[in-house]
Amino acid sequence: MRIGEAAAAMGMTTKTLRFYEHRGLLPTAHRASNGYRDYGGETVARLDFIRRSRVAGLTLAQIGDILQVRDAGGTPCAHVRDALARQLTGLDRQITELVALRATVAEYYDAAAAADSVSCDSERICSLL
Amino acid sequence: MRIGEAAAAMGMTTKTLRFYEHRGLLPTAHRASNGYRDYGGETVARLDFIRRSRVAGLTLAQIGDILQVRDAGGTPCAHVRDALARQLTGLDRQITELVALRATVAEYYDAAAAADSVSCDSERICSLL
DNA sequence: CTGCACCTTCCCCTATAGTGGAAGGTCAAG
DNA sequence: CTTGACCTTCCACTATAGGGGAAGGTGCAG
Repeated sequence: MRIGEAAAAMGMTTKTLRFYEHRGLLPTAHRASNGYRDYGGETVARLDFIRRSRVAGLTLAQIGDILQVRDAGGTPCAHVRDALARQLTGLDRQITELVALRATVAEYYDAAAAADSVSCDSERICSLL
Repeated sequence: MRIGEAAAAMGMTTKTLRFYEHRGLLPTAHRASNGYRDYGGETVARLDFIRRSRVAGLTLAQIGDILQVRDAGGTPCAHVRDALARQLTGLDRQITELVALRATVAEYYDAAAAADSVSCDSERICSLL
C-alpha cells in the first residue's frame, strides 16, 4: 500500500503521513524496491488510533507517548487514562478562562452599544475600551 | 523617556515595545541624539490602549486596525464595536467547541474509569480511544 | 517517446505574541 | 580607565500541525 492510498483511506494527505513519520508517530516505513514507502494494515490501524486520539483533542506529543508505551510492549491504558484526565482538566481551565473573557467583552460591548455618541478623546484613543 | 522607563511604567518589556513598533502599533519612535528611542506621554497612552484592548482579547492585528483609524483622524468607535462584536461571536464559537470536546473527552474518560481491566488488543493500540 | 500521476527529499511558510541572545554603542559613577 | 546599566540592530527560536512548492525519480498508458 503506497502512501497515497493509505492517506486517501484515512482521509489524510501524504504530507501528514510523512509528517507523522518524522514526528515519530509512525515507525520508519518499509520501502519497496523503488524507494516508495510501503504500508501494511498495522500502519492504517495506527493512523486510525491517531485520528481517534486527535478527535479526543490529544496532542501529537501525548499520542506519541501512548504509542511508545504500546511499542515497548506495554498496555497504554493507564497512560491513556492519565492523558484523558489531563485533557479534561485543561479543557475546564480553558473554558473557564474563555467564559470569563466573554463576560468582560460582553460588558464592553454592551457599554459600546448603549453609548450612542461617545466622546472618544484622542488621548485615550477610544473610550470604549 | 527611554524605552526601559516606558516599558517599566506599563509593566511590559523593552522587547515588547520594539515588537509593537515593528508591527506598526507604535509609530517610528523619535530618537535622542545618541540614537536611543525617546517616548512621550502619547506613546504611554497608546500602550495603555493596547493593553486595555489585549485584556479584551483583541489581537494585535485588530488593535492595529483601530489605531490606524485613529491615526487617520477618525473616531474608531464603530470599528471598536465591530471588533468587540466579532470577538463575542468568536468566543461563543470557541466555547461551544470546547464544551462539546469536553463532553466527548468526559465520555471517554468515564468509560476508561469504569473499565477496570480492559482488553487492549494491540491491533487497536488502545481500546479506550 | 512522451505525458501523466505518483513518489522522493528538502527547505521555507502559515498564525500568534513575543522571548533569547549575540555583538556592539553610550553614559554616569567610582 | 573600567565597570555596569542602559541602549542599538539582527537573527533565531518557542509551540502546534501541518501546507506549499521546487527539483528530480518511477512506472504505466497511449
